[in-house]
Amino acid sequence: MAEYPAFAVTVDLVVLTVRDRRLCALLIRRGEPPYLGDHALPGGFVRPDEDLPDAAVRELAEETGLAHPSAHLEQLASYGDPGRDPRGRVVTVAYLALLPDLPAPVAGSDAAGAEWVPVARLQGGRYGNGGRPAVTAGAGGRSLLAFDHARILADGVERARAKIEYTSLAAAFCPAEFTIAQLREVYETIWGVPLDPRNFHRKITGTPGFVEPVGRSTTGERGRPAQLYRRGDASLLHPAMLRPA
Amino acid sequence: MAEYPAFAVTVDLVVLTVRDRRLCALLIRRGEPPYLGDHALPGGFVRPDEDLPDAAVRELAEETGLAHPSAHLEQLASYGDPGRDPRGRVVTVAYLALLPDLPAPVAGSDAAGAEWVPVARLQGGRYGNGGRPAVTAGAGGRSLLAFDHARILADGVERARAKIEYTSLAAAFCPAEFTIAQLREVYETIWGVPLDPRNFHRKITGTPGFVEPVGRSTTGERGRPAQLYRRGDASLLHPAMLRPA
DNA sequence: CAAATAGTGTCTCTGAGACAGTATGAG
DNA sequence: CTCATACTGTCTCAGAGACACTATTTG
Repeated sequence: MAEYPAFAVTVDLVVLTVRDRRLCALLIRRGEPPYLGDHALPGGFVRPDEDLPDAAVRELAEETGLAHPSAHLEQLASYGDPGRDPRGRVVTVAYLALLPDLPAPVAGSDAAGAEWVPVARLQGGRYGNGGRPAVTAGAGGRSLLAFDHARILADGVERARAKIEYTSLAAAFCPAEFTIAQLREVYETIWGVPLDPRNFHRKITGTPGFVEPVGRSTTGERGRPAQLYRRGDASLLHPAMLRPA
Repeated sequence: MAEYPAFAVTVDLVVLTVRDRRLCALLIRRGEPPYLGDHALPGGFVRPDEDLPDAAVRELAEETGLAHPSAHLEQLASYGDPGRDPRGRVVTVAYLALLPDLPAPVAGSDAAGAEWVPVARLQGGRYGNGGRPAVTAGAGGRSLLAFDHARILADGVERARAKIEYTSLAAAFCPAEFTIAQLREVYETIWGVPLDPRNFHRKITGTPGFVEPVGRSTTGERGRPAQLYRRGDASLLHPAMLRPA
């Protein structure tokens, strides 16, 4: 193998949650050059005897304090532009994680301050205007994120938007027990569009296996109490949840 | 960077086409150990100053003799199990290529004989039975493909199956000018199910931008001559083409 | 002519969207 | 009581599937 070029391999994480009706990403502040002080995706080098998914799980645990039981983690894509890291030739394998809004601040982080940042603030102008964000790495205007992380984040957001359409993944943003309205809020936040509460309710409860009723209701809220649900067994939606035109 | 583990990075290609009503993958015979003489996906090491997509395009050109103008190429996923290559720590970035059936045999190949192999022959038993193929790398039964390439191929086939549902990518398997029946054959082959020719025709021609009529017809075939079409501008299908239950 | 394939018309059923109306809590 | 939110019922329209029918070629 010595005759072949040597690369460093990292995993980077696009960790998304919905809090306060905004789609937020978990970002760290870089504690060393390059991009000292800038926001960046959490991530790190893959260890010599570690598989890629293991590295992603490890980094997620290190950054969020725990491997949250209801977290969803999937490979997103890989990025290997020769110029993406000034320190050398680094190929990164990005993973996408979807988490419920954590009640406690992110604990156990070994990075210089991990924080939730609204995605809209990182993607110039209107969020939900259809295409790629106005601000990505590269020519024209400095990115708000280190390396090519703006591009990776945009790809992760786009993946999340697309996947809640035909999977039950939106429930990964909700706590273990949730109401239909909470689930609807996830869709509305990620898609950036309002949905009819009544049709949404019918669609969710009419799709076998999407959610299972827990038998109890909320209390102390305004309006009629809502039934609580758990995530169901189904992972694919047939037919899909349609994003309004 | 010297303090971080060194990896080799390769690109591997899942090159698919439809020929003779079968979904086929382009495979090479390995000319050296390990897995000497076995089938494997075409691919090779990424060069020191080469971006990942460039490496994929280069390998595709080397293996198929030309960067076919109507070829579709997209990143599939990355694989980095520490044990996947006995020679050392190799992370591979897999790409998926969709090509029309090439009239000439694969030319210009620098590998020890590239050939089209029906995917069904590599995936134990019935093709189109819904899940993963019976034969993947790992425990139980030796794979017909080197390394973890059976797994990568299966992922590529699954991606192709899913994407022709909501994109116009099926046309990438057709020559520049084609009939609706040829396009239908692509769907039927990849999904392994028969489709109603009349409803299919209505769906395709009724979707703006999927295909553009070329004005001419086939001749010399049995039955009524068919209109010829070109690929249209649309890449996403709304609503999607539904796979029969 | 028959056989084969291309393409159209039409019916039915499912499901999405709009939205009236009812149920049940807090204040 | 009012207000807010949860939930149900019903109408309409778009589109998928089934399939009768017509069109145009070869043999």
